[in-house]
Amino acid sequence: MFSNQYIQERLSKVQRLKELGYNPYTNETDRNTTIAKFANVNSDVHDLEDRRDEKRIYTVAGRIKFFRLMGKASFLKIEDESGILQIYVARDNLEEGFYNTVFKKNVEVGDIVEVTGFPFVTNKGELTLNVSKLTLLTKAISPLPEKYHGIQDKELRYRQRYLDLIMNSEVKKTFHTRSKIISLTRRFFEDKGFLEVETPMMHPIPGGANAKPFVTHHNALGVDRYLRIAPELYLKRLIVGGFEAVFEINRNFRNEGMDATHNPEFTSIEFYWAYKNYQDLIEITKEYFEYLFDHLDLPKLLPYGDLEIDFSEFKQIPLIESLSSIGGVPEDVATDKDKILAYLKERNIEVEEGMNLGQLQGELFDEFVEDKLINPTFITEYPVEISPLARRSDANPDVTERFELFIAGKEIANAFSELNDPVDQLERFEAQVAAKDSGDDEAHEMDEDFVRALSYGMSPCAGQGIGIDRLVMMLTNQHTIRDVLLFPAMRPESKEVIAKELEEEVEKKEN
RNA sequence: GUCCUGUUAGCUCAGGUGGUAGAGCAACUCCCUUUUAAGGAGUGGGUCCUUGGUUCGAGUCCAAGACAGGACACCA
Repeated sequence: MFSNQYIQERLSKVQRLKELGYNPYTNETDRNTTIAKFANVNSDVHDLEDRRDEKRIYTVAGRIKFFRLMGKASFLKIEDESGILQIYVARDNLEEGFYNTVFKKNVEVGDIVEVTGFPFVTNKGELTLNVSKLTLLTKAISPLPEKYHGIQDKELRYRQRYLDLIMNSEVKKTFHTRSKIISLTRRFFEDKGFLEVETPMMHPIPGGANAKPFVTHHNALGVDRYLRIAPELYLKRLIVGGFEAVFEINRNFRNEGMDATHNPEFTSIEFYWAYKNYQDLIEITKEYFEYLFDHLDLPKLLPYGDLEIDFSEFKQIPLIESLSSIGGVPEDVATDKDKILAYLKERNIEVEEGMNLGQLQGELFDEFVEDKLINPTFITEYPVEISPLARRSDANPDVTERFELFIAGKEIANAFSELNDPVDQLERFEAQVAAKDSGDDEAHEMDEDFVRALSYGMSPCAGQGIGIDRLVMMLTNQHTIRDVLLFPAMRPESKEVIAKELEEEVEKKEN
């Protein structure tokens, strides 16, 4: 795999270094500060009389990003996670012969080096480390992409994220923010008294959402298992068991299409809260956003592409009302099945035969309302037909105590007061099973153990799921989920396919 | 799944109407001790995504396929 001419060149340098007695992959490092700290501590060197202080000696390390060789001296830029620093390497400051035979000939852009020296400021005014000792820590045998344009090819950036991270520092920033958001989320819920739990990712029955699961196989048990599509049913079992506030931050897997907002595996937080209802969830969600904005130091008017999202106010509108007030669907249409069908038909929107009123209202919402919800908006009171796990409203049994939060036209959270009537739950599962039998392959499956759990009594509670990836997209102004996932799902590279085919052929022959 | 666009050197990109494959950076050989995408002289480097087809001749035209990006559909 290293047949490329550039790699061959670099491999011969590795060989040469070994012959000269230098280990090109040494483990012995003496770094005693980071680049950011070096810059910070020595910012006063600008003001010193001769703009240097030979008594301050530091050892920093990093990857060479720029290499400007000018005969007997060179300027390089090295980068560590904290920042980038210029170093000045002059022949006469180093051990005799090192500059010409080792450094100049064998060290290049991409290599990771450690340097020791003192700070000074160049004629052009840049704080620089004057090197008295340079050690090659790691020889890179693949060359880095071009220094000015960097790496542009999206495919390369996703497949070889390490290269993207080396070349594009703003990418690192996005993932720092992502990490912070997850950590803040964890802290927020812990501070509220929630217990973090981990429930199975391999489910005997996929449940808790309408989605197609991935299937895998357990050899010892001889049974298929499903990668979870949601942790919901397990978390509610824990509420039955007596935990009163639990949350889980982790991956879900859905065997569906991929696009700018869907990756086959994605991260969510789900939390369940006993003796609370969906109104309490609305309040805690607002508080959660406050907390995030505060700790991430974000302005309440947040740019998102061409949009500007105003996070200072979260609106709250019942779904039916949103159809007319936001979607422009006449009120008498929105509550009448036949009129909705006619309304959709007039606009050339096809829907499946036999949809019930609630499902049609859902269609209207998706079609006419969803993209218009730019500023954070809670849509409440979902029809019971499209909310198989939510509790009915006591005031109006046609709708559920549920909301979804929309920002920038995208669903960010889904929450409801949980259904805890075991008989109602059983009947809803049965309806889902019937739907599945008549061809809806995303309808829920019967989960008898879950119904059994409810039969022991689950305290009234409310639960919510928040899509962390989409949330990170909003808060970091990214427009595809791939840009907030370190390693987004990609089709196999053609090489992989060929290798696999070969492997299979060999297997056939062996058998 | 559908439609549109793209795939040329390690990277970023050029290559009217078909006629021996180009630049910058990077690499290699030199010059150069305060540079800023350092500069100067020279050299090497290609499965033009793949497979077919049309043609005397294909990076270029046609077809199929692969991968990617975007839009739509599906989906929470």
